[in-house]
Amino acid sequence: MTETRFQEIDIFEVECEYANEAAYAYLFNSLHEIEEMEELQSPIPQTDNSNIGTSSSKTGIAEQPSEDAHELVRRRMGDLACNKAGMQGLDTEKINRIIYEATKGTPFFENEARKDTAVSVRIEKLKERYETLKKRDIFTFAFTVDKIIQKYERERDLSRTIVHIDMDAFYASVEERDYPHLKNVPIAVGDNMMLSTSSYEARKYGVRSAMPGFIAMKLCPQLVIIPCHFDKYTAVSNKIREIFARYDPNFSPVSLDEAYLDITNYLQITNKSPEEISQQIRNEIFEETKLTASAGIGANMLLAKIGSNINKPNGQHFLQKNYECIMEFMRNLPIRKVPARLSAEKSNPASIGKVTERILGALDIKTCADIIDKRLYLYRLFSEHSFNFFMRAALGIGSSITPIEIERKSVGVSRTFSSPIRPKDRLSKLRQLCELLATELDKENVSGKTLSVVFKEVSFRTFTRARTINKYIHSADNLFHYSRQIVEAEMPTDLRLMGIRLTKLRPRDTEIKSGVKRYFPVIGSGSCKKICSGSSNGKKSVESVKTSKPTTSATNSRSKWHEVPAIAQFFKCPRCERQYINEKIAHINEHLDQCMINNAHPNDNSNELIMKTNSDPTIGGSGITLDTLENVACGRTNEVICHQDSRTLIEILDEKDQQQHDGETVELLSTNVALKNVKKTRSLENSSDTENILNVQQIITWECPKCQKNFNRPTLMRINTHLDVCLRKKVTLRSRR
DNA sequence: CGGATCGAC
DNA sequence: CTATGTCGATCCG
Ligand SMILES: Nc1ncnc2c1ncn2[C@H]1C[C@H](O)[C@@H](COP(=O)(O)OP(=O)(O)OP(=O)(O)O)O1
Ligand SMILES: [Mg+2]
Ligand SMILES: [Mg+2]
Ligand SMILES: [Mg+2]
Repeated sequence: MTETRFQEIDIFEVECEYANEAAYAYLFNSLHEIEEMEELQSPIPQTDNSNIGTSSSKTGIAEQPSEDAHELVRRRMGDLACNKAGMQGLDTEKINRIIYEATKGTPFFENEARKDTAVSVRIEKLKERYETLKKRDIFTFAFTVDKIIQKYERERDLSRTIVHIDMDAFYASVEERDYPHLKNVPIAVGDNMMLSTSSYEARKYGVRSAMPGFIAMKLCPQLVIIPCHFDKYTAVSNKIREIFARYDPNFSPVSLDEAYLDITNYLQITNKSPEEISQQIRNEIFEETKLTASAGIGANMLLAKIGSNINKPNGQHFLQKNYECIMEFMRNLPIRKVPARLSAEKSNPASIGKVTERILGALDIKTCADIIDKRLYLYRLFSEHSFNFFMRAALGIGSSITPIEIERKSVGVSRTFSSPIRPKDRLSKLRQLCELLATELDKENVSGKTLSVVFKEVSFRTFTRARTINKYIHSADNLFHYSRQIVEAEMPTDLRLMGIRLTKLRPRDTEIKSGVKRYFPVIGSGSCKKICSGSSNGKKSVESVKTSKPTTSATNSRSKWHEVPAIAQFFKCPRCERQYINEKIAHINEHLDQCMINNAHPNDNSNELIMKTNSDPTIGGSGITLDTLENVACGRTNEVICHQDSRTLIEILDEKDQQQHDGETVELLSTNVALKNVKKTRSLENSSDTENILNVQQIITWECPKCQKNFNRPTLMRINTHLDVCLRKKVTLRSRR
């Protein structure tokens, strides 16, 4: 196999810094020859069906003869039963049969069946395109694809050590601890309608998260169901976070029961091995909470997260920071195990769940090695983003930068009613939801301008209706005023659930933070400010960590470039307050870039475009020097500064806006002023938008110089692909990095 | 922008 | 009898 390498592979090997023969033989062993680059324009199925989120026409599909409803249950309900930790060797046949018997014929089941056939249709279409592609010379794209892979490979960072820690059967373990007589009996937390989680004892029976209690009781009649005590879990969560902070003040919590820690720096001051540290953390957790946790250790978040599940419960897994080990580790990994959190800038990028597993399964992709093998097809069949995701996952490339503070982007509430509500009762329920949402918004001290209402009919059909309002709102009265218009426009059917959600959020107050005191170190306080999404059955769910955002004072637009020592003893990012102790300057700079880019280009994932269009060498690098460490040190680009300025202005304008809303008694005056402000806000927003567009200079249309074919909003990658085909020679638009 | 869908906890 | 609540992300028209 290593014989018939073609030209492109040689290039790859020459350029790649991680050159390693064995690993590459593995990586490329699926490629054979590539000969004629045929002109393949017309009949190529247009790429871009997506991995997720296709909302395509779901017309009344000529209902397939219900390809065996039992199968459906196995797919839709039973999937997690075998997947989740602590589920090996149980009688899945029996479990599926019981679930099926308890489920069939219910509206819930019918809805699941409907969704299932929608996915089936999607898969059929995909397979069609796949078959078409198979008849062609897919290796036409080998060069482009491997060029891209090469790019990912260059991003691989093996310098850090990340630990992912996740509590075992979290809610259930807390209850077991507090009610010792429940030890060794199967328990679950939740109620008859819905379970949040189950103990490992109960998992032996197939009882699991997101299963209704009454089904669980059929699976396991002895099951003890404990109601949710959310405040207890929050308290425990705070305790373990204290522990996390001892090892990484910037640890990144994912939920109440799990977090990522970057222990690279801690390792340097202890002489202990990563495994010992991980064990030590888990020991401390047990001593201080009497609960067990599992851990995964790896070079990045992806590997750590996968690892934490391997020896669950109460175990840990260590993966060496070594290319061969990583590839060997990923090779046989079922794709379903690929978790979220591959990238630092987005909190939860796509991951492989039930549907994506089925879709890839249709292409005979079951393991990560299969992803590599089929990469040329994946490239043609899926969106650029999905391809990117699949490849990086399969290569075991994830972010080794634990995410920075993530701003909450929406706040919402929803309720399933004890019995379906008639159309005439909608408004009173809506009113209650608005009150609830208003209190949540108060806790966060935000307002927002897009309001969505979600409806779930008794048939379980769910849909949403949204509207963007002229102004920012947050009061229950305003929420109700606008949401009722949405509700009243809908068909008067019976509903089993209603919900409302506010997006396009903005801080409500504009108090000017002095900006000075927050730059002083608060050693050991572990001021981790990420907002976590809590979840619960009970009503009093919402846990929220207040995010006091450093409203950026435009003080230090310029920072000097001095000679930079390799290590900073202490640094605190002026923007997100992340603390660094004994950290390499390079890493801090990387963070600063991330942090600023995030705020400047919230939608842009592609450095390539930024790099390409920004020829100014100062752009893309922010530097710090030691003498400015304790103060601010973000010499950042002009456009960011402008952006921040305009945001500040908007906030100030809106403060007036808010005052008007509170005095809603004077209707006329209020609307006048509101109108005025809206205009200003708009123009400001527009200007900041165009700014972003200018920075990125997104290519709207592109015409191939050779064949004159026009492309709509092409990415660099697509252009490359086309050029590969259109021109006989390979043309690659390189971006500098 | 609005709406559907996927995925996680 | 009876199938949660909350959030982020992507994609398409
Ligand atoms: N679908 C869900 N709905 C509501 N709450 C959930 C759901 N899934 C999980 N939770 C809550 C309860 C869990 O104890 C807690 C942590 O989730 P998670 O870590 O995935 O499972 P777990 O801690 O219960 O078991 P494991 O040992 O597999 O980690 O979040
Ligand atoms: Mg857990
Ligand atoms: Mg968890
Ligand atoms: Mg997964």
